[in-house]
Amino acid sequence: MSPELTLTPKQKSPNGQPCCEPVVYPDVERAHAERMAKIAKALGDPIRLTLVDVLRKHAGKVCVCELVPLFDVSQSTLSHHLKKLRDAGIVDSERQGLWAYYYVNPEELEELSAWLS
Amino acid sequence: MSPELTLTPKQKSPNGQPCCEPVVYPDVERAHAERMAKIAKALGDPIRLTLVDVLRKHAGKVCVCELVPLFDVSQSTLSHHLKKLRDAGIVDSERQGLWAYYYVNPEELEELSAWLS
DNA sequence: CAGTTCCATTCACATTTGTCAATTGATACG
DNA sequence: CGTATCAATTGACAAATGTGAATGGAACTG
Repeated sequence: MSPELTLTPKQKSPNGQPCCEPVVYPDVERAHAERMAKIAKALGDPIRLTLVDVLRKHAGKVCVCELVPLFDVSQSTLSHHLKKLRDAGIVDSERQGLWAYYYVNPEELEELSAWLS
Repeated sequence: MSPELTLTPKQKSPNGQPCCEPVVYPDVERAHAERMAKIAKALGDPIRLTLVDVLRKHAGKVCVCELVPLFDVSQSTLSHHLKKLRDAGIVDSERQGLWAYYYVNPEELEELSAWLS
């Protein structure tokens, strides 16, 4: 990809100084980085992050009908946000009759938390 | 906003059961949620997350010329990613002669890490 | 000075995202 | 049955995002 831009570190500056010490190859292998990025991306919206915050603090299953009025967006928009969180594995949901109950799956958040520490 | 969709929890199901226990209002105030989401969003790309990983592991300042060859994207694309990380406050940079050196500003990551725990 | 090198920025474009109105599907009630 | 309610989905659209080629700007070299 763009082989004319070799940009291989020269280890020598124009004035003879090394540009920096060489760097090890990222030891977060690519698949792990992609999982972490997917989780972070799902948290990368104020509404979704607040949703997760509410669900975590509640420590139980919360009905969607409780979540919708907390935010200034339409029901369908909130449903999309919840779907993104589900797709990222951060939350799960259950239906009971008319209602849908959401709760946090702590494992995904812990994985990101572990990477951050 | 869309006042016909009142969706206020009825606390009563059609069969007389409450839909769920009421939920406290998100106590991550909006501004904090937006800061956290901004940081998470900046980490929500595999290249940027790996960049942060490399910079953190190196525990020093790393020249851009070392970073570019680690990824399969053009130099300008990587520069864009670094700018996003800078804008989110996750990394800072310094110029020395021709080179630019990047390093992690740990405070922002710690703030997200604290929220996650 | 002219030429190089590193990095950032601009321009362009296809893809993704956030949003809402409207609809659908499922379930409950009467 | 018909109607009402909750939540998910569809369709549409503007805005943001990820990408690369090309350019610009700064600093060094000769």
